[in-house]
Amino acid sequence: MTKTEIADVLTEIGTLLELRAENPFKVRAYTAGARAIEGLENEEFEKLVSEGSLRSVKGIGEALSSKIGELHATGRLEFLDKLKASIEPGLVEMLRIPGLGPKKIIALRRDLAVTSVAELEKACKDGRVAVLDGFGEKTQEKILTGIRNREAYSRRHLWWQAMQVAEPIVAGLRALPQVGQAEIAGSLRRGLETIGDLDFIVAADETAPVADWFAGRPGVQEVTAKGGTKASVRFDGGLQADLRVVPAHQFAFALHHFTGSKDHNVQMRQRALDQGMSLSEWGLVKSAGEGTAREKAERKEGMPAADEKAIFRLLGLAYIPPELREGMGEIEAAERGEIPRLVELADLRGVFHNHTTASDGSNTLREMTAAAEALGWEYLGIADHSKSSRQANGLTEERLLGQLKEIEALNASRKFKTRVLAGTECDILPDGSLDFEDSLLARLDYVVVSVHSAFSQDEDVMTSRIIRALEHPRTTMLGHLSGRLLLEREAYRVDAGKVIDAAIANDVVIELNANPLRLDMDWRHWRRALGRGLKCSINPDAHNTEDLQLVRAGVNSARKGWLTRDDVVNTRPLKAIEGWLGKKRVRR
DNA sequence: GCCGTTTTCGGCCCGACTGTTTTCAGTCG
Repeated sequence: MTKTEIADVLTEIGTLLELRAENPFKVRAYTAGARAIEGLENEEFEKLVSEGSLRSVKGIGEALSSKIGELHATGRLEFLDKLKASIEPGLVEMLRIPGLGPKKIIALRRDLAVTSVAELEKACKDGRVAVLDGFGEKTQEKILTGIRNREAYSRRHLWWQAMQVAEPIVAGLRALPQVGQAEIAGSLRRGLETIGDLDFIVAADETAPVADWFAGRPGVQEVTAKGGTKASVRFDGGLQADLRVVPAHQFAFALHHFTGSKDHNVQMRQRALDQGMSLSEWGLVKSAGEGTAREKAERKEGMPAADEKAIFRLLGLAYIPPELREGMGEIEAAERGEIPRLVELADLRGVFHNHTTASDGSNTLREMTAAAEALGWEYLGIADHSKSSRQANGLTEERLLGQLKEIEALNASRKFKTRVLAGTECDILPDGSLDFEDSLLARLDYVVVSVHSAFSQDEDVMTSRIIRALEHPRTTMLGHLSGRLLLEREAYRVDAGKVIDAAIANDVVIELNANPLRLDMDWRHWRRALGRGLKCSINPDAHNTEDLQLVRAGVNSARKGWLTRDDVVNTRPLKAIEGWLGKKRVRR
């Protein structure tokens, strides 16, 4: 079994133990163990397993180490099989219903012999749930609603779409007279590719008017909580949003806390403890003295922090941008003053990989160029599909040559300040060869190679297929490495590590496809490839003029991958790009 | 189940909110 599969098993064990009312700390040990090995590099993990030294990993002890060993060697675990057999799968499913946790599920099982969601629904309709100890009419009603909307409630949402909902809300909050500051927090602020819900943190002296405004937003289907400091709503479509109101002096602490991630916060709190302090959403206080950290913060005995920068400074750390707060080494880097200056949207000077009406785009070459000029870009790369992508109206050799002439004429006309670069998104055929002849590819400024067919090949076949394409002398960059469509389609099976090695060896750029559905190659791989010379191109894969703006999502993911301006080729000015592409062609 | 420069046993984050409760348990983040 692979590292990821084993981590999933450990998480599953944690869930099952919860449903057996086991010691909650034991449960946590399994989920913590899962996270601990997820954080390891594949190679590192394999090495530790083969050496039998997994216990050197913090959070992995005797029991987990032996279970991981068994899973790794045999792909099975007797302990898990027995555990699974002792718990009805329906109980696990019930955990996804809001308001139901392990305790309530155990009570339903014990008192009503309910073992599936269908049985639970019937019990609710019969009124048998409401009369149980600790349950009531409202709980029964909430369970029924939860069952009905189970799918919508548990669905994740694309970062881009969530941002469309969140931005007008945060702007509206800032405009309220009671509100001092307002920010988006949570995974949305960290720029995760998909998010579960929205979080807003507001500094205000009064909660009620802010909460009322929040609950009255268009599209709010239900107000699930409304108290003295917070409110929660659910929008049509199932997206949930939480609002937290704090006094101004706590704003930075609350914002940091609710931005997370959980792993980052755990490490930050530990660091505070090591320095004789206690960090929480309320503030940063000296550990000694009377009362809890919160009480001390309320008495304003804490250290003041006007913004997040100040919090990091008080702990001896450089500022860590939200995108890096994943508990993946950012605190150590901040301690050494090695947080890089991450790439920014304004750094982009142009983009590669865009489509026009020649293949499956909906705007013409001129329209696309005008849009790129309006964005202030120095160059726009056109990379329409190649002939094998029939579904996308891929260009034949003749049509590609025609487009090349059109591009040359457009550039010669000097109608636009933006220079158009002539490329292709050339299919990587199932055997790893390219869809066009070398002589044709040689006439283009650059070549993007992508997989658009035979997705179901074995991992080995797919990996060597892509590597063969990277070894082609005309290849400039690799498009959407994994082929995933977030929340829609799984990636095809490919060994990203080997592909990255081949890209570095062959001096080929890997694309960060900025389409919010793709964000491919994944930021986690960028992070791991860091410092090995791999270059990135943030490409909108635009199919119309508006799509050019998707680069914002790409920059976001690039930042999560710790990429700097130097790591991203399309931050270079046109002259440098022309030099780079020209040199590539001559050398080959 | 994990951990330890006071500890090999006794901790492990904890507060808001809801709904069911006459003082609190469960869920959630």
